[in-house]
Amino acid sequence: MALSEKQRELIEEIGIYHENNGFQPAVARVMGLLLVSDKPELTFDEISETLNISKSATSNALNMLLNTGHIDYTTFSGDRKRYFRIRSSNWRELFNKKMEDLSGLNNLLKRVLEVRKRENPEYDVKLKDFIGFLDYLKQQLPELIENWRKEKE
Amino acid sequence: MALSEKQRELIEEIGIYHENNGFQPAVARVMGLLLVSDKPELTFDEISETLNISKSATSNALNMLLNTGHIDYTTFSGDRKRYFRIRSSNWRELFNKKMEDLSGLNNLLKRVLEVRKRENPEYDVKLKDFIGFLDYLKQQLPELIENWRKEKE
DNA sequence: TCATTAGTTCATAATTTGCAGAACTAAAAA
DNA sequence: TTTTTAGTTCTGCAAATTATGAACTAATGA
Repeated sequence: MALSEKQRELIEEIGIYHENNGFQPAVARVMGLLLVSDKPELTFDEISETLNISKSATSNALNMLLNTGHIDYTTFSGDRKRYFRIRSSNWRELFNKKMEDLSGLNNLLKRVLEVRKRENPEYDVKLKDFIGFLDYLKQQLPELIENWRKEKE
Repeated sequence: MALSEKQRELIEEIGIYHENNGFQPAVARVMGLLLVSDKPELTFDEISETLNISKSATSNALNMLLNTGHIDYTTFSGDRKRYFRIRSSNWRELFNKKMEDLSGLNNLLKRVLEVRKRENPEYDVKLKDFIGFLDYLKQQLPELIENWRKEKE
């Protein structure tokens, strides 16, 4: 698996991005490699060797990514290897997860208003405001996506 | 600092949320406490004692949160203590950071298209689509916020 | 002037994490 | 049947993270 210097750099940057999103380093690099490599599908050994990570780390990373639906694989008859690739539907899901995270935050904030009793309700105003905004965003998002679809054509 | 069982639970949940967003555990609990406590402003010792974290951990957490603009404090004349509180403007900033994160992802994905050369361009279609969507979202967001403001009135 | 308060800093201890390496397994190939 | 392939699982280590406790500081108060 030959990679240009630019490709290697970008794999690291994508790796750091995914690390910041809770992936462990090796897992994050695998995501980067599958995204950046010229070939869209790579074998276990190609991944392990290109990234210089052990077989066990490679195995763990791939199984983790398979379980979380970030990657899948194809096979070819007469070839025992699996060919791993990014799941293309993954993008929409990745975005959805970000939105769900915001939605989870919003639920926590709503509970904050329930459990605390501030004598001065002024402190609640900004928080209620933000909660309202997140609700509005969630409600508007389908329409926004619909508009984008239309505009594309 | 008396806290109900519900308040304690919620502090933990908010703590975990913030841990997942890269905060360290004690820091995340301080955020939770300041958000959930009945009193909007708490002293160093109240925080330390309520959360059962050492003075040094409390000091580190508060300075970290001060430096990153998540909290600030007031003082009262003739009282040496500082009274720490969540910065209310923090909400909008928190949301902005999420959006910037998406924008950073988008920049990485644009670079992916530049550095890899896939013989079969079919693989690029979905990716280009997602990039387009993120661009659209970023562009539409100000308008969305504006509409929300109007609708509130 | 001495004691107290409100924190800070430092050395260190306790986890936690992330990965490597080796031994293993199950299926296919020779 | 033996060997090879394509991984998996287990043990253990190294590094990073996180928190503690004790010693310190700088300002206020008695």
